[in-house]
Amino acid sequence: MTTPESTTDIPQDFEALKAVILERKAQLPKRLKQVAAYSLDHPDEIAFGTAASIATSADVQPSTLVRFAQHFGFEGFSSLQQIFRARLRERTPGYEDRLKALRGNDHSKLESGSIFNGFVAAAHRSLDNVATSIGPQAFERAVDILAKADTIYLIAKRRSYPISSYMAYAFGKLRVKYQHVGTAAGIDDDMLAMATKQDAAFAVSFSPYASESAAQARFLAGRKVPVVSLTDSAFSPLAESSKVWFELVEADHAGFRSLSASMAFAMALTVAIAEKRRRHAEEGKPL
Amino acid sequence: MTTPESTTDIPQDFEALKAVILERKAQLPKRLKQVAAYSLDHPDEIAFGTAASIATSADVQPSTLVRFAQHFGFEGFSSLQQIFRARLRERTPGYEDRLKALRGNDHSKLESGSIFNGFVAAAHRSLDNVATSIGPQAFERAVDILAKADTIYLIAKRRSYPISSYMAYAFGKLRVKYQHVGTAAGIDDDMLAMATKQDAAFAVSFSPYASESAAQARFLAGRKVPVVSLTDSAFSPLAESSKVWFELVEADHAGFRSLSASMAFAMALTVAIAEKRRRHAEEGKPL
DNA sequence: GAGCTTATGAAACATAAATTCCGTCACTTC
DNA sequence: GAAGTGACGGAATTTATGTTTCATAAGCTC
Repeated sequence: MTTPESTTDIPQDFEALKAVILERKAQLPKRLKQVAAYSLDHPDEIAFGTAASIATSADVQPSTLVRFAQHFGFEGFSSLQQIFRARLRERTPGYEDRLKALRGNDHSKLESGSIFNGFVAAAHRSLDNVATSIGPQAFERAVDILAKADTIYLIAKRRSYPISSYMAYAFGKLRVKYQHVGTAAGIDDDMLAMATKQDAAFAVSFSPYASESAAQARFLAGRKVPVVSLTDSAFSPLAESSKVWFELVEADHAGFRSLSASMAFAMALTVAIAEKRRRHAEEGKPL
Repeated sequence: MTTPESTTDIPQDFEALKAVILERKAQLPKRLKQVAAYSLDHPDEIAFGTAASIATSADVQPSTLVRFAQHFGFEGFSSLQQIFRARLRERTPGYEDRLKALRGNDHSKLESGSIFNGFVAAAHRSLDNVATSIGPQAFERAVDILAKADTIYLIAKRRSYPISSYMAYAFGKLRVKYQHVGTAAGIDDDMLAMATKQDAAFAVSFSPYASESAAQARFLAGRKVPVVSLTDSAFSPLAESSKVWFELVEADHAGFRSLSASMAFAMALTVAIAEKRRRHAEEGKPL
């Protein structure tokens, strides 16, 4: 049953192909659907990879790729691959200009567009700053303290809460023991009362500072629990309770401060801690 | 006679290769010079073509291409070709400059520093992509739907949860009525059961998709509650339940995907919604 | 539940491609 | 002007890649 359809409805460019795939994805058999998803999610891989390498990545057999291509009217996998390559070729010339045009035209034309552009720009600015405002030695020390800890207490409220909740998620995945303080108000104090100096805490608070966060950090510091904190001013109430603290000022748009830099920082810290633990575990060294 | 030189002076990226070629161009023998010129003038051809096809285009023998590659320290033509392919993969405006700046800072000296730089770079890349992947009209429609809603239901689990929790915080500040679904498992369904078509929902889910989020979105869609969603693939289970959906692929470092682009998007959406409401309220128009 | 259709996996096959090898040519050097 | 050195072209060789085939498994229909 090879291509009863006329040759005209074989997609000739990436956009057309994408449309056809999305249209038919529901009726596709399991493996072909898998390939369909992979091809749209990793178009670059399809463009550059070999049938074998792509098959491995997408977790199917090479023959499935050929079947997939033929299913959409192509002669074989190679001719389908041309579509993906053409996409990259055509994108190259004047790509930067296109982006400029996009910035100038598309979004700013519409009323909400400038808001969107504004936040993306603010995020960029924040990230440009963060590399200079975070000292590498301090970062190293922070990683050290937290990697040594038995349990890591995460303290954050309100605007900082998304940051600690990401860290909680990531620590969970990485099998790092933690306690997320601040989820349900009542039990926080009991939770903190169990902290010992074998543990450590990471607190985040930006102005206007949540008084509870500062109080909790102070409480832990008083019990000799080392505290690492992320804040936006040297005058932050967190600073005095912290063994290491970072000052990180986010850029803003229309008064709404970005979270990108803090988020990137949090991710880096999280992974660095896990990485350090992993390495020490491998070397059989005591922490 | 194979590469007595240390492996360090083999160019690892396109810019470095270009520099080396230009530097040595004068001393190159005739055919190699010919290849050098061709490779810099038609980098895309090198990336996609086969040695034979490139040889024909450049009017040399295939073996000359191999010699050319080996002349610059590569093992063979194929490994040289990788450089040209990588160039197309990674091409993002301003990216190279940013990365250079990052390499220059003091973080790269310390062990955890490269992790930090990596996440900052990934965040930048994500933000560079987001402007092209989010269509302004779709954004406008999403704002429209959510601005009209009485209550906005925020659906997100696990990795997406920080995003919705930021939105919850911001909506609270902006006096936009919302319900955050997913905090305590038990009451979610009761909460959603109260949604009507006067309301709307915003769902976020990235692969591997949380099945609850998809189910909740489907439930709401079934009850004629308009759903706007943010996800990372056209095959996301969220797409089918959504009136408007956005595909946003975050760059990653060491397998940990950034959240910067999603966060910027969420902020923009949040503020745009509030802004639209404010304006309509001022004008005394009915929504 | 039997029989048919369709989908899937694994390996064999054929082909295309990269690389190596070697003879020839041009240019330099003594 | 002869010998030596390095570049070049083209064919041979080897590698690896796309495609086909076939046996098996999974769905579906009657």
